[in-house]
Amino acid sequence: MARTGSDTTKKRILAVAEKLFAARGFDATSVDQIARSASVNKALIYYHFKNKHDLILELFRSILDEVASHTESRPEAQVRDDDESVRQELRGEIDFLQRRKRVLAVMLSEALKSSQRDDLLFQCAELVMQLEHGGELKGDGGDVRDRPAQLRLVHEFFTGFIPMVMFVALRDRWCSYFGHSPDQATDDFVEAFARSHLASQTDFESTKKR
Amino acid sequence: MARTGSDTTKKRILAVAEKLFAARGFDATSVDQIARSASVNKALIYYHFKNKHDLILELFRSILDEVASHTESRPEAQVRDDDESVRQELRGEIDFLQRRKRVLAVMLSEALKSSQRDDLLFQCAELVMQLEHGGELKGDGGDVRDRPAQLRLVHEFFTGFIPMVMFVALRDRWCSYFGHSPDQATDDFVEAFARSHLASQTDFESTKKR
Amino acid sequence: MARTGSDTTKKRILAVAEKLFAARGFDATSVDQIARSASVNKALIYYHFKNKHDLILELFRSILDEVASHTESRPEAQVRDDDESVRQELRGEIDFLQRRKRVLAVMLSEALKSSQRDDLLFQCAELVMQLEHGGELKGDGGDVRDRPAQLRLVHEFFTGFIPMVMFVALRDRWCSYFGHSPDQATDDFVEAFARSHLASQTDFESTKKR
Amino acid sequence: MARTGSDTTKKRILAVAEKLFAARGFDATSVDQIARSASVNKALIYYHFKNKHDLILELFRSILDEVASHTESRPEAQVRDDDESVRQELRGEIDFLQRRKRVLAVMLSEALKSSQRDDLLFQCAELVMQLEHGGELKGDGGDVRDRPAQLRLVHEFFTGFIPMVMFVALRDRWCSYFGHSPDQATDDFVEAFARSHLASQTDFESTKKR
DNA sequence: AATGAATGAGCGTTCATTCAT
DNA sequence: AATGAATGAACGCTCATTCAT
Repeated sequence: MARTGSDTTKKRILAVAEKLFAARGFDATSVDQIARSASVNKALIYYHFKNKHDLILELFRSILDEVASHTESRPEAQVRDDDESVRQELRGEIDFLQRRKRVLAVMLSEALKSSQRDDLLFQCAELVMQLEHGGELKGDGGDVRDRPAQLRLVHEFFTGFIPMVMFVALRDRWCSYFGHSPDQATDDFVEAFARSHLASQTDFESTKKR
Repeated sequence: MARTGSDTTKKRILAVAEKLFAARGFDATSVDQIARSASVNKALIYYHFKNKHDLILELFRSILDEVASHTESRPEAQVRDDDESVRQELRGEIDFLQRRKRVLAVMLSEALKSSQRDDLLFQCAELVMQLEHGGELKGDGGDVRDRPAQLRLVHEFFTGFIPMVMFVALRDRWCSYFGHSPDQATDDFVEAFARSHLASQTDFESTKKR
Repeated sequence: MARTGSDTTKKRILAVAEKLFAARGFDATSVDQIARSASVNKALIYYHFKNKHDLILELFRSILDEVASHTESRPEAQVRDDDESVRQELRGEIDFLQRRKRVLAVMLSEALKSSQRDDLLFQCAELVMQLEHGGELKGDGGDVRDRPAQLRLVHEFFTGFIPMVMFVALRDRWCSYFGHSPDQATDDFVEAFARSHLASQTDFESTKKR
Repeated sequence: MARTGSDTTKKRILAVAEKLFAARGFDATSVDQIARSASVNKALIYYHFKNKHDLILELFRSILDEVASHTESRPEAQVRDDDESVRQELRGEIDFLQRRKRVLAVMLSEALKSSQRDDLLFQCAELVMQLEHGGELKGDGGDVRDRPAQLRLVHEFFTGFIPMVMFVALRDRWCSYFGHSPDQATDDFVEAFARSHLASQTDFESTKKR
């Protein structure tokens, strides 16, 4: 117990921190609260982490890792011609993100702060974009040159990644504000997303072929 | 100098608050700083506003008003068949939002905080969605029944409003992270947005006609 | 309305202040609250009263006046040999004080503050002691010399006035703490007071006669 | 100097707080002042105490403890038939209370505040009543049933404890208001208290015997 | 008699962080 | 690896009071 504590403790702190940040947000969660919730001394947190900010960084990084391994372990590049399978896959991604939705919201919120200079959001985005795009995004071999990589990046991020992640982060509040049901909202989003972003994918490809 | 302005003072406070919130974010801006910057006694701020939160609410509301009047004063429902004019209009909206981009970022950031329960973001969204859509969003005359209003709402918000406002809020940081130029990034976004969201508009309409 | 307001307003302020002081105590009641409750401008309170302290002083004085007129209007020096009538009269006094019990509690509380230098409590006491003693307290004619006036004063105040007023001020809390019923508590107090303080009155008189 | 005392520091804070509360009252003493007087960082006070109120509660409790140990260590139930020894004992108690008179005054003052809901005064009273009464108050052996315990409690508190503690708390001010000498005032009070409250004790007992 | 705006001082409380051990 | 004690700097907010009108 005294032995196992060493490495486990740090993880317990991280776990507790995630729960608290998710519940109250970053600023509203004090190091005291984290220490108390993790039943450790406050100073110990500063032994394991440089400061409060470092704590959330490690947390974000752990999400990055999770996303990364999720991406890699995916059945790559399955044929997905028909609409239904595309939508099915989309739902899968939403479900995956949903599991960490609160921390995602915190990450988005932090990324939008003017003081922020760490671009974890963009790093995260790069990863997730691969998730939606297989490796082909930056593996820009072949005929991608006619539509430069920059455009694809902007396209993937702002009309693909951002809508998805914002939907996951805001869904609950959206539903209670507009009186929609979560399931209906998800259906609607899948539909809307399929028609706009996903449709434009096909668009790109058809463009390429021309 | 600070003495005479009865109604002016409140506006000066709001103006200063906007500047500071935009520069440092909500939490990182103290009421003391606002008071100092506005050359006003701190207590006076609490004379004019219930609390710090109320201050930013009034600020957000002022944005809402601005957006509303912008919407109303627009040349309504111009014919926009050709791609170029559509893109031109889009750029206009981006420019409009750009003027308040920092406060928009604050608003997004605050809206994403888990504790938050004020749905100004959604209110703002409803307005801006009219801006992009004329009155036709809820003016569901005719045969819109086949595509329920909820879907359109979700579509407009998550694949229309959110990408735009996030682009405006994140553009600078995006550019410095990926080494893009602001102008090129804007071009790319306009292109991507036109191909995904705007294209799906047409899609909807063509659906209706069927 | 504009005419009547002048003098009435001050009284309304006093009335509101009494209610608030009674409900929350002196320190816990802000001038703002009083102004708001009285629907007057805060500065107007400072037009009518020198400061917050002056306000409560006037209030205490109004109680003094009330007590004074109550004393004077009493059927003086009735024969009260039998125990029952003595107890009956005592109950009457308790009822009288009960009407203003909360302000009495505030007065006691304020009097006990170390900073306090205004001896309204003692002034009030002098009056009320006459109430319990007819005029004979200081009208020390005859053979009072053997028991000096000072002793009588101390006796009246600390074993007569103080217990009564403290009982009135604390009764409710006493009852909820000890689980007594208010009526039973009053009965008990009357009994205890009759046996101790009132009995010692007789004692004094019998002493005198010896 | 302020660095080393781990458990001492908390006690120093309490000691300083007692002095300041005694001198200026509870509300008029700021946590800043306490910190400064104790040569301690203000935040440290909130490390040791939950809040300002908790501070005074601990202080009151320490008085309770003191009273309790004083009570226990007393030469129990000495025979005290003659008037003189009774008065002597009474003076002893007054002297004991005198040592903490200012905090007693604060306690009374706080107890009288309408917002207050902590019944430390009553707890303190229960203890002190044993002090004046040996164990016999609730030790109700034998034929006490004819005079129910409630009456005795009311009697002890309102005509015994309250007069004593109020006398201790108010004596100085009483003397300067009425121009009495402290010693004479104490003599007078002892006399008055002996004749009223103490005499009624005997009364009770004689009642019992009948 | 009455007001809205303004002030300065101070409040209790909390923060992230560091020290010695 | 882990702790209890301590710090300094702010924080949001409220106070009694005063100004010009």
